[in-house]
Amino acid sequence: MQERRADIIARELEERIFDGTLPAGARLDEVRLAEHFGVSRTPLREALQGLARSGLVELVPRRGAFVRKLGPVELMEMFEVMAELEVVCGRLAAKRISEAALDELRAANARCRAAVEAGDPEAYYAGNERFHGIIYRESGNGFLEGETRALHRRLKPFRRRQLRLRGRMAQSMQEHEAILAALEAGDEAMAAEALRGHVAIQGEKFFCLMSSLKPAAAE
Amino acid sequence: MQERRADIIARELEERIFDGTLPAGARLDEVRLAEHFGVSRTPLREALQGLARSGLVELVPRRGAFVRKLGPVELMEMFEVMAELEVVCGRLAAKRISEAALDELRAANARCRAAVEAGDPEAYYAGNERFHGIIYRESGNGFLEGETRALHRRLKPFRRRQLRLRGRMAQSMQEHEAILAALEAGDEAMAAEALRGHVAIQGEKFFCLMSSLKPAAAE
DNA sequence: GTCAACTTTTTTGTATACAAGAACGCCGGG
DNA sequence: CCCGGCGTTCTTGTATACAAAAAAGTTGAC
Repeated sequence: MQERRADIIARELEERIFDGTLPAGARLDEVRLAEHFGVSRTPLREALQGLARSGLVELVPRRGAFVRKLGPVELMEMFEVMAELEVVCGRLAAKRISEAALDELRAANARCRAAVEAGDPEAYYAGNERFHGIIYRESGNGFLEGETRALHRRLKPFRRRQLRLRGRMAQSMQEHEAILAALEAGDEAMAAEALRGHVAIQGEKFFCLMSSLKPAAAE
Repeated sequence: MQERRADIIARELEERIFDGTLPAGARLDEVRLAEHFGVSRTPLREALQGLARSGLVELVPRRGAFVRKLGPVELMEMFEVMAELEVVCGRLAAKRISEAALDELRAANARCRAAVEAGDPEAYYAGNERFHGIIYRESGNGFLEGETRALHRRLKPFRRRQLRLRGRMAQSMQEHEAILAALEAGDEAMAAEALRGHVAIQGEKFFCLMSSLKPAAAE
């Protein structure tokens, strides 16, 4: 076998946590999961250890593993960091981006525009993700790219639903145009500011959404 | 037992990787390590999985675990990200820092100054770490603080030796003064720039050092 | 009827056992 | 003398077994 079962299991669990199949706070029963994956508890526990290290799962001694649930404060903090990472990627990319990558960005933006016109949030989301991914890559810093992608991925379940907010897609689209313009001009400061606004607003929107839905989600 | 053995082992191994007892590229023999820690291979492997997740160890299927060795490119990338994280912490701290924390910073700086005068790099390093740690904390963002601390810790072995470079301590001290002044003034931009220079220079110095010592450390 | 202490049961944490693949050495051929 | 094929040995990956701790259920007293 090329890959460890533990790795496969880890990715599978990660996916299920991200997509909500395993909801926050859910207890991860070792024997049941092991049975589900058709392995013994050993590789499953190894996977759990890994997930715990990367903060997705909480391991309470003698009590078991739980999907880590993020409180509002921690979530807001993560959105803030996300915005800053995007800013850094954008600033570096403004200096380092290639002409070919600019073309890719234009193409991604074109898809986004089509999605806006079609009123298709799913398609917009996909295009948006592509757009940002290109910027991460063009930061020219692989480590930064990896960290940014990781956090992006982690925040995914909390970001997705916002696109349904009225007018958000169109506004986001305009912001993309501004970001693209800044990158084309190689203007670091402008790219930074455009990105900060574009991403920071997600955190804010998220909190509007959350506080309107759950009066007191404090833990 | 309150804590998992795997956790204890993970921390212990982490420590040994950071302080160089386990050099980069070293193979981590499971049975030997298990014997050394007085446990079986099971908890040891769990610890290894965790370390692999956080990027300290590389797990090659069917070949074993190795202390991940960072190439020059990756290292430079990490220094770049470190600088940016410090900048973000500083910028946020400029807005959010408390008077008490400013006092702490002044105290840390006083210790640094004493260390400069005494020509004691170890003491300076300790003071410097304290100084930066306070800024991380005063960013008011616990997640950011954690991530920044983690990277700081990870780069520790590569940062330490530079203080011996002629004049570096004195220069660093001056930079600290500038950073403190910016934070006292609540000047975000100034704090950001002062910190960026202060930290970015470490990456540069590191590369001067490295390229002068090892002509071709490429892998 | 409620609460508390005890017992049973489940579940975690660790050790050990076993199977499969990789490193190593050995032997024969060129 | 060097090199390639083969078997041995060592190491990893996984399963299973067992011990200890927590959870759940039960019984008895008040």
